[in-house]
Amino acid sequence: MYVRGDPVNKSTLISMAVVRRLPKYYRYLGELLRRDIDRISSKELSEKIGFTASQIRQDLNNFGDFGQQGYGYNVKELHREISKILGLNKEYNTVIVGAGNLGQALANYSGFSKQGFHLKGIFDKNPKLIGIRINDVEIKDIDMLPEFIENNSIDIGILCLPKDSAQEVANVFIEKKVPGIWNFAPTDLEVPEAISVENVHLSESLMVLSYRLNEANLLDESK
Amino acid sequence: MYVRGDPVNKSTLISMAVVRRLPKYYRYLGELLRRDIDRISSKELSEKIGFTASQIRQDLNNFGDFGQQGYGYNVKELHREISKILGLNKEYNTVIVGAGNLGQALANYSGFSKQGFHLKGIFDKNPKLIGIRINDVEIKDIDMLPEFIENNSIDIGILCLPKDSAQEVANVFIEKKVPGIWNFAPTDLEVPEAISVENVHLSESLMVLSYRLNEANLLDESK
DNA sequence: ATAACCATGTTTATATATTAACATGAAAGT
DNA sequence: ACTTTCATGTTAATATATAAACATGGTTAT
Repeated sequence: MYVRGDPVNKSTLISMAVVRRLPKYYRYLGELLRRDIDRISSKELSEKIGFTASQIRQDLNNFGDFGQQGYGYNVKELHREISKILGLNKEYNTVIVGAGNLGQALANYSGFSKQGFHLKGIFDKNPKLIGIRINDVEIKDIDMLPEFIENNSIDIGILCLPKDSAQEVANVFIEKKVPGIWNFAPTDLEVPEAISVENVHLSESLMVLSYRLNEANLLDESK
Repeated sequence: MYVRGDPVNKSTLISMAVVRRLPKYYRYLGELLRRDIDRISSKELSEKIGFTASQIRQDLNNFGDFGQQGYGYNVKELHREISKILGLNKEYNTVIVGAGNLGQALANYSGFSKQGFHLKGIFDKNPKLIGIRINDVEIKDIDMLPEFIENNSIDIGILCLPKDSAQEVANVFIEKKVPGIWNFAPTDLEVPEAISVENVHLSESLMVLSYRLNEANLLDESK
């Protein structure tokens, strides 16, 4: 389990560019594993995954010497190593706050549980939702959240609320020392250093798509 | 409307690093607008948004000279300009394919429609779902998709399916020349140059969070 | 057993992105 | 009216990220 306050060795801190590629390695290696392929070179992986072989070797080498000269990487071993690096060998207790459409959709998704992310509670302030069971978890009144966190050692708080109430609930997470926040609210949360926030800003993602649909015209006009 | 085939002037192509910051500018400017603030300098905006003032000026200057020396930027004007850059002054017709939890959640979200993204159709292959109405749109059989796209000039296809069928449906989008794909399926789609894919890989996002929860320990061990 | 090849980890070079510096000229103050 | 301040757009410097090059040593084939 993650212990806050541990000093992070800044000199060896891995850049986010690298970290965001790790899940993709993990996914491709998982596919190779299912296809019973037991070895792969950075060159072969490069052709499948679309990164350069050089980048793959550099990325992996941040975490250890997983390969072997003249052979490449053992798929099973590398898959397991990356899984460990990503912390997927551990279990996490989560709560969802905000039981609207998105909150319910995430609650219903069984894939997270398979990866070790266990939904312990769902909270909302809407009386009409309270009491409803989603995926075997009952929606509780948001007033119960602080106590619930204390009693269930929650590792990740998932925010699926409108932006106005998001910081308020984030403050509860901070207060109760929940180390990770998965934020779907369209706002930038203010949290202390020790707490990690991962944002999923759907509108922003859609805007980027919309930008690209118009990019050609945009650049045309500017000339 | 976006016209495919237009040549993109590669020399002025804006980097994705810049593009991904634009929605955030748009959001903060929107907030200033609601608070009736009519001017802002790059320095002030820098303090709110967390980018350096220099970066803000460089980013904006990619698209035009929106500011004025000694004054700063007119909030209303800049907001409108960025909205145009992002293509938010236009309307888009969308379809959702995959009416599971996530597909339904996106269909129910009214915010997209307010921004000009109009849901025209929802498709699924599950007979139990076909016929159900979500947010005034009836779920149709996926077999109807190609014809529907032709008759409704669809700009954006939203994929909310398991990874196995995602490429198959993407091929329909490609065939029918849908210019944009918003992909929630946990796979990398293969599409021609002319088509833009914006991925939302929720599991990968969660893995990045999980990585960071363990980062301190990880770096500890490696020493 | 030996030679040819392969593919790693690592170093060096290049490209990209970010930050700092600065000249220009408008805004605000006296 | 004149001076000072401000804040832009832009250029220069720095930092980061990506790609190429290469020495080492294991693997495979003969």
